[in-house]
Amino acid sequence: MPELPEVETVRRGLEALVVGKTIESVTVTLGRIIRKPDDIEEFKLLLQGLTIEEVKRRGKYLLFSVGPYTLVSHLRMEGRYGLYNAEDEVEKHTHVIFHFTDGTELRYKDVRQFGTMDVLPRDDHSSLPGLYDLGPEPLEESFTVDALRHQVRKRRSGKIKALLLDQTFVAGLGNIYVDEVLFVSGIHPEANVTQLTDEQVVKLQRAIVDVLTHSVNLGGSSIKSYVNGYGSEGQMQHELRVYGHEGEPCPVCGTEIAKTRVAGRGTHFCPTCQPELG
DNA sequence: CGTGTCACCTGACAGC
DNA sequence: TGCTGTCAGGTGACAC
Repeated sequence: MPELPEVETVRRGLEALVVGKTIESVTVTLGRIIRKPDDIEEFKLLLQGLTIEEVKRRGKYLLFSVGPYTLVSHLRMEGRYGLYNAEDEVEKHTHVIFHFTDGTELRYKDVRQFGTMDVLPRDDHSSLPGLYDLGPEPLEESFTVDALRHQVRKRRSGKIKALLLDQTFVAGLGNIYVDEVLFVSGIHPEANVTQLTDEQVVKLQRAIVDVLTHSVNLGGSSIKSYVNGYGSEGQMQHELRVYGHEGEPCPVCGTEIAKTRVAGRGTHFCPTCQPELG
C-alpha cells in the first residue's frame, strides 16, 4: 500500500499516539508477520516492559525505538496501524497487538498478510537486507541533483521506471509516485537510463522532491493509511495527474492517458508529454 | 549486471 | 447467484 508519503503520514500519527507508552505485553496471532527473532515468544518477551521512545522512518520502513531495540515494521501492500482501547472489539485481519500499560493498545491489521516486523539491536540495521541497502532518502537535503546524477550514471542500462522502483536506487518511491514523477518530468517510463540527458536528471530530481513533499503535506494518497481507529485520510489522491486516470485526458495537453505494463507494474503516462526517446 | 516471472495472500470487481 | 480471471500502493527468489 503505502509509499514514502503514506508511511511518513503513519509515522507522524504514531509519534503523536504511542510515544511514551509502555508495552505491557504483545499478542501475535499470525506468526509469519514476525521475522526476527525466529521465535515468536522471544519477539514478545524482548518488547515486554519497554517504552516506545521514538518513531522514525527510513524509506518505506517504520522504526520504533524501544529500549535497546529497534522494532522495524514494513507495511508492504496493506498493513495498517490503529490505536484502540483494550475493550474495543478486535477487527478482522488484526495480527499483532501491543498492549500498553495505560489500557490502550496498538493494533496491526493486514488483509494480505504481506507486512513484516523485525526486532533488531537499536540503530544497528546491518542484519536486515532491504533496510541497510536503501538508497538515498529523497526528502533529505543530501538528495541533490549531483546525488541523483551520480546514481543515474552508475547504471549502464535499465528502464527508468524499474530504476525508480528499486529501493536501493532511491528510497521510498512506489508505483503511484513513480508514474507521477515521470509525468511531471516529461520522461517516458520505458526510457533507458543511459538516454537521460543532464537536463532530464535535473527535472527528475526536482519532480521527486516536489511530488513527495506535496504529498506528505497532504497526508499522502487515498486511503487506508489509518493510524487511529477512525481512519484519517490523505488528500493527495485528488491531485494525482496520471495514476488511475487511464482513458482520461492529460491535464496538460488533453491526450488520452495510456496504461501499459512496465517492470511488471501497471503504468500510466501521457504519450504526448512523455515521448519515447531516441 | 539486467529483466521477466512467480510467489506470498485476500478481496474487489468485471464479465460470463 | 455464482464462477473465473484479473488486478491491487511491495518485495524477494529465481531462471535466463
